[in-house]
Amino acid sequence: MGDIREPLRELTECGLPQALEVMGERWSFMILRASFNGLHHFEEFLSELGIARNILSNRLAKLVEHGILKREPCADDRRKIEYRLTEKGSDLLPAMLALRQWGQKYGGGAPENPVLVDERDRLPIGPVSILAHDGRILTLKDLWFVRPDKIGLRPDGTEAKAGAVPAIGDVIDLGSVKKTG
Amino acid sequence: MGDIREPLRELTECGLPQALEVMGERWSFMILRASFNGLHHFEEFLSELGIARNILSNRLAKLVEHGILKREPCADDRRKIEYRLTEKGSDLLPAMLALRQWGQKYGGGAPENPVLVDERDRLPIGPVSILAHDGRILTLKDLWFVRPDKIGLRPDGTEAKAGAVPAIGDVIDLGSVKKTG
DNA sequence: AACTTCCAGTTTCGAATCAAAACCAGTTGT
DNA sequence: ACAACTGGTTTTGATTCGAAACTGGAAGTT
Repeated sequence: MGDIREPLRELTECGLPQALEVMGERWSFMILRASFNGLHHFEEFLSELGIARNILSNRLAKLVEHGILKREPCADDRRKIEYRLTEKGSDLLPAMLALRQWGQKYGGGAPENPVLVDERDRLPIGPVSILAHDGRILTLKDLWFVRPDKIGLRPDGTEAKAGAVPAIGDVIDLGSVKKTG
Repeated sequence: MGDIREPLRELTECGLPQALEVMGERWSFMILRASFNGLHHFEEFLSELGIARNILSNRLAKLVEHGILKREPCADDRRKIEYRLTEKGSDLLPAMLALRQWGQKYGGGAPENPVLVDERDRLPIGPVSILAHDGRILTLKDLWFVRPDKIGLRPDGTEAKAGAVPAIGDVIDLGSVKKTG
């Protein structure tokens, strides 16, 4: 194993606790998922998730407070309130999918009924992956923690330089993918 | 937005609830993170996380029960017990990193002190990404839910065929990455 | 206008979960 | 033999959760 080792006492200084402050609470991810699925109203969440009313109310308020959902009264029916994902909320998609795929892989495996596909060719998406700066897919043993001043410094002393990161939507020519190792 | 819409009443039939059964509980992700960072013993988790003893005991037991950690008595000191990540546990790395990166991006942003880098060149890793079957990086508007029997069926009627998915560690020649408008 | 239904909550109260501290039981070192 | 260490369990009070009832404004119906 890559033996990731991070100077301790500083475990608080990473994004995880901040992410968990909201998303670590029960139901938050389920509500998020429902949002991604096009649910927008209180009663929809309520009947779809089987959550208690007061808890739903509380969670929605908290998600709004943290800028993950935005809350706005419906124009056509002023009883209704719309909860919609913000950009901040949408940015949780990789985290949600990664969790979901993991649950799918190990969860006894009822095959997912509506399959999540790439719109372009309607083929199932691949696993959520950790990418290197140049787009290589990384695994646990490829990872390392370094002090910020040591970034780019290879163990042999030579210095690495960052290339361009493939942007969203870029097509990667698989003919050029070389096996390494 | 891609208007992801999934036949409802079946929201339970995805991997998310199963994943959340364990990882949705408070502290689970923090313990996992500590595990990735090389902590293996009860007292280490205890002093590092600031969690209560009984809760830690309970969580560790649950993580072991779900096969995320394995628990084995230490050979050299039979008082000590080692908690180590299983493969199932290690497979949560993308989910954890995605959450962490999200927290980093929006969490007010204390810059992460030990930076997570690719071991090969010691350059910071990129964002955890959703990949298509051919390695393209996908975003929310590229995604769609379809019934399993409709996989690969393009809206125009033509049929798509899956290519090889880039394997972990594969080098992607960036010279061949084409911008798609 | 009167009545009913709908929507998005809030309140109330019992049950489950969490946290802090004390206690417990095998090792281990001396 | 004895103190200290490790990994717990128990106890007790605070917080959170859940189910059900209640509230209050907006629409729809007659």
